[in-house]
Amino acid sequence: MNKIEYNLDQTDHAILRLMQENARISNADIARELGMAPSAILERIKKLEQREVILQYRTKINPAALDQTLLSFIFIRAADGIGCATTGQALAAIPEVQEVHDIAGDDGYLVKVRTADSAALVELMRNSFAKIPSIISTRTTIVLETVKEEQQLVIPE
Amino acid sequence: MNKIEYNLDQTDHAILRLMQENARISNADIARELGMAPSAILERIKKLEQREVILQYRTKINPAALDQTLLSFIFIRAADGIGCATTGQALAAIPEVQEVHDIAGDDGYLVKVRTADSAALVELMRNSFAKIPSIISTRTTIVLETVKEEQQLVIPE
DNA sequence: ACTGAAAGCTGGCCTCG
DNA sequence: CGAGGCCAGCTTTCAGT
Repeated sequence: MNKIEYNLDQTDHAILRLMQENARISNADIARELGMAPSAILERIKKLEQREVILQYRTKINPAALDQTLLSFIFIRAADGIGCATTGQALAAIPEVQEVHDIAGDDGYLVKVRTADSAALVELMRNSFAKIPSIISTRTTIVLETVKEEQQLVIPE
Repeated sequence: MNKIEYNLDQTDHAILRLMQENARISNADIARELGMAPSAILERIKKLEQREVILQYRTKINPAALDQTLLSFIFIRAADGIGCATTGQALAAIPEVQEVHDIAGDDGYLVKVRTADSAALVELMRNSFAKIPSIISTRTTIVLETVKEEQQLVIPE
């Protein structure tokens, strides 16, 4: 497992800054902003996608519009061996599970789940979580209000 | 604070499903997929944006490409009065802080932070967190590996 | 690695069913 | 609410530097 060199220059950073904010910006608009030809921008974007600097383009939908207003974080203790990540993969396969993080200490996972309400959360835990045999215990934390929720990275320059 | 009715139909759901997966899909492609005219799709998308069903279009960038490989969750106990959310807002203003959730119990916040390494995390806590006087205590959990990290919602039909 | 030109296609608007 | 037509402007390719 080598460390990959990405070697992004200021132009790449500027493109990423614009696209991170608005994934549907046109190449022509980026080109105007940076004083370059649209074809040059297109070429760079394609390379950024190829080198997996850009991972995907996502539309953020209002959870309330789809009746998924309850957000919860669940700590999960699991009986995985070291380096064996089957529990994590089983959790990741559940669509209501948005995030699965392997965390330090307690041989555990931190999981982020979105459901309609607490009844749906209980049902999800009974139906999906209970079927993962390696889970030892869970501790659920309910979110009352989300103040900020972004995946925006800090881009230099 | 009224509950808003969104009243999305199957066509809206189909559009959201396609756009959630790929924010840069063209209206023409959506139209072909659904067997409709592009102008009809355009109209629906505009209404979805207007009604804030669609919140934003985001490009997901590889954190490793920008040297931000350390992900941490921090529990923060704060001395806010009930309903008074100044601590949350101060936390949200920090760019490295990706998420701030007001959580039930312990009058606390759960915060998600991305930094280059543990040294940068320590520095961030010394420089930024320490300047928020209402913070009583913090407990930091380091992420060893992220198995899944999406904001994709489950869309019916 | 960027520019500029050329071809085809798309976005956005309008009118009509 | 959606189809179809229209044109400016966009995407994409390619030769040239």
